[in-house]
Amino acid sequence: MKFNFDNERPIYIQLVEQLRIGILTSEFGIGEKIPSVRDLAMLAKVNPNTMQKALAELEEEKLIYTERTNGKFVTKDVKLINNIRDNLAKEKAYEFFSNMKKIGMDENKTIDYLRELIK
Amino acid sequence: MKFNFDNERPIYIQLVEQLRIGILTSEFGIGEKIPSVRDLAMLAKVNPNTMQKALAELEEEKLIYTERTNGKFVTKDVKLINNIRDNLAKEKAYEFFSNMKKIGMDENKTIDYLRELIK
DNA sequence: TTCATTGTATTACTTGCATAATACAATAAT
DNA sequence: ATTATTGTATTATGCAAGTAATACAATGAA
Repeated sequence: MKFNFDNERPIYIQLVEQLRIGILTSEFGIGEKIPSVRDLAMLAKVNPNTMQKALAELEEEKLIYTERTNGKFVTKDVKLINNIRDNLAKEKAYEFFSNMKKIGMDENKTIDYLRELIK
Repeated sequence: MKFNFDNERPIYIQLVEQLRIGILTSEFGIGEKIPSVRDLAMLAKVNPNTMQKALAELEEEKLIYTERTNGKFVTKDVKLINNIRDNLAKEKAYEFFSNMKKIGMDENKTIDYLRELIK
């Protein structure tokens, strides 16, 4: 796992995003144990408290669960993972459409624009 | 001009974005005088300083210019406006592709996905 | 000349974030 | 039993960003 941060937004938010992606892309496999809070903190070069805060959010959305004194694990709920991935995709897509609409492109124009862009 | 804010990001940043859109979509016409700092602040229900900060950013990117003691005006540089609109579109598009790539969709899959989404 | 309106500058307050330093609790491993 | 490792909680501190309150400066209008 490789972490990268910008200075625009809180570190812990970016940690949540990147860890979430790690799960959605199976970098952290289903049901697998993830590294300890302290280890992840070292890896990301952040304070353990900051990492803890990020992991708490992921736990709230059920992507990970805790076995006290044993560690944290990726959920075994494949459906949940797929749902979250799908929702994320939809959210990004609608957000993108909305952005483009604001500068005068409707959905079809936007799609045409993308086609052209990758040529 | 109608302003809307979320609690995620600084107000002044959102002001910049929304004012910029207002110019790109000709809600504020080319060369036109825009309302005074205080009036805009009242309109958006923010502190004049917050509005001032937003306007300063727009001035830095040359979308507006100031006639001291007279007011602020939208640039008369049509090319600049078009450039900024084009860059904004490109930026949003690449950002979107990047987001989708992270969850496993390449450019072509992404475009197919959008086609399906608007059906 | 006086006043109202414009943009601008200064200063201060508040809050959120990140970090730090510890401490506690539970349990698996030795 | 002891130790090491796990997650969790608490408290404090520093810092930067955002916002607010106020005052200043310039100029056109009355």
